[in-house]
Amino acid sequence: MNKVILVGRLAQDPEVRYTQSGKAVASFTLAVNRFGGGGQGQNNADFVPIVAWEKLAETCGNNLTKGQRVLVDGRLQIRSYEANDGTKRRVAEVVAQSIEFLERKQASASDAGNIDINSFGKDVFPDEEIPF
Amino acid sequence: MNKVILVGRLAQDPEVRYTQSGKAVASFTLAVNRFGGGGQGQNNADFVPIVAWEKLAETCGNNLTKGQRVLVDGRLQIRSYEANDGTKRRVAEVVAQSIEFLERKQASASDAGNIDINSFGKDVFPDEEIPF
Amino acid sequence: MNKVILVGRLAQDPEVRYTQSGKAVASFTLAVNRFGGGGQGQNNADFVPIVAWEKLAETCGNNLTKGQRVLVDGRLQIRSYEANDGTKRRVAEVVAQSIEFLERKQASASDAGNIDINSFGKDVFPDEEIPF
Amino acid sequence: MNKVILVGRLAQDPEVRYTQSGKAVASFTLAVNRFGGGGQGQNNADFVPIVAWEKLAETCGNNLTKGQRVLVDGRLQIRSYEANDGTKRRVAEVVAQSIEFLERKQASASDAGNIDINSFGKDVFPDEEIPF
DNA sequence: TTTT
DNA sequence: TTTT
Repeated sequence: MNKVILVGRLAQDPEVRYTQSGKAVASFTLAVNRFGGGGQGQNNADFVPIVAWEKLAETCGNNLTKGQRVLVDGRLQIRSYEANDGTKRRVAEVVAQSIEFLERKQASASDAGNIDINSFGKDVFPDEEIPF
Repeated sequence: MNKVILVGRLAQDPEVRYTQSGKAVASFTLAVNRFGGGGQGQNNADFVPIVAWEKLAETCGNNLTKGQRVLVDGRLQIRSYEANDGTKRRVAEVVAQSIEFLERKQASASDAGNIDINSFGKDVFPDEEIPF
Repeated sequence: MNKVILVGRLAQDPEVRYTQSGKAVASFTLAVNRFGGGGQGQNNADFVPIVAWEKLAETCGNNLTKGQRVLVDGRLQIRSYEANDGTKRRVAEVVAQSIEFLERKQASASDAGNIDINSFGKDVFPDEEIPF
Repeated sequence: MNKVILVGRLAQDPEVRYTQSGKAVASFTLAVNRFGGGGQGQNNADFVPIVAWEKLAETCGNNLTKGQRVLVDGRLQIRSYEANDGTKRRVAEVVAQSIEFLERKQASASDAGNIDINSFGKDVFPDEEIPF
């Protein structure tokens, strides 16, 4: 059991890249507000790195933009990598299994909030090289 | 919504420290097996940093040891800190809200696997300085 | 571990009642769409009974209306009761621990989708008689 | 989003049946302890109906027995049916998507608690007639 | 580096 | 009994 469920807003537009074998990978940072913590000061959100693969990656690239609110269902992955200075570092990211769009950016006034699109990703397992 | 649910084994005994204001903080790494990913090679688990506060921290210190299997229910937190070389780094950790002990270490043969203790922690919010 | 997380729309306005000891209880049905199942025919949603207690109940009564989309975080409870014909029946319901409002009904055009209110309930445990 | 995560013990051996089209369906009741509620009296667990389909159903039939502890990850489904007296009733059940075996029944003393098998089911969608 |  |  390794399950993560987050509701937040995209802190930036998703970036979509491709592995050497041609798989799509989308990545973006999700701003997840903390309630009760930090007041409305500056540091009141967790900025969580999200990764999506293949069909889900493409859906992200085509449908998500900065500021949009989504629900991400995935698993927490800790990846190791070697930094430029030769030291070993670890980075945590959430590998999305499905993403529910809780609103659409630029929707016409008449249908605002009426959308309920779900996107499901195949569960791609870790240590696939992410091309960035 | 910021929810994380993990089942894994303690990769080490918990360390319990105290903040300047006297709050207990327990920390340990949880080894969460990946199924289907990485084969049975070396890299088949995510090593996730876990933090627990106050009463829950003390329960961890008193009842958990390396190798024990637990279920952690908490939230994902991204903390920033300044590294020794002056660069800013980010670390992810799961702040436990409750921990369910799925087995007891050193249980007598007769009751192995029959325990079901739950520990609930108050939800302590972030950016409290962790003393380590 | 008994955790339920649902995103759906209120199928009706919440009803708020009070126990003999004066505790508020809100109840409503949540329509949770099924994706991939049942097509867009009639039977494409699960209608899940939700119960909230005390302060959370009052927040529901004051802020939620039919059609509104919410995220409910709670636990699944099975209650037994005696039907009119004397037979024993079981009813399942989700006891809400927190509810996140994913949209506001009747919001002005300018701020639609910008709300992010969380409501947390004390975890009231079962077999409290629900007054209905 | 329709997610349920439960840890409990099988209240009975699973029953495996087959639909007319030949799909396997396993069903059993899971006893999920309530902590803090009901004291250690009689009514201190929720008895939750669980359903699993196809390959996962067979794994349940072959590997699970009464009393065994498992973690069930699934979704909550409300089904309508007509009772013998002609009235319409609703029943809630959790459709398992994966089941983690937290212990093995009859394990030898030496490996008790060391098992960590995961079983994943295809997500079969509702209103398939369950043959019972 | 960051969302609202 | 039901939401969009």
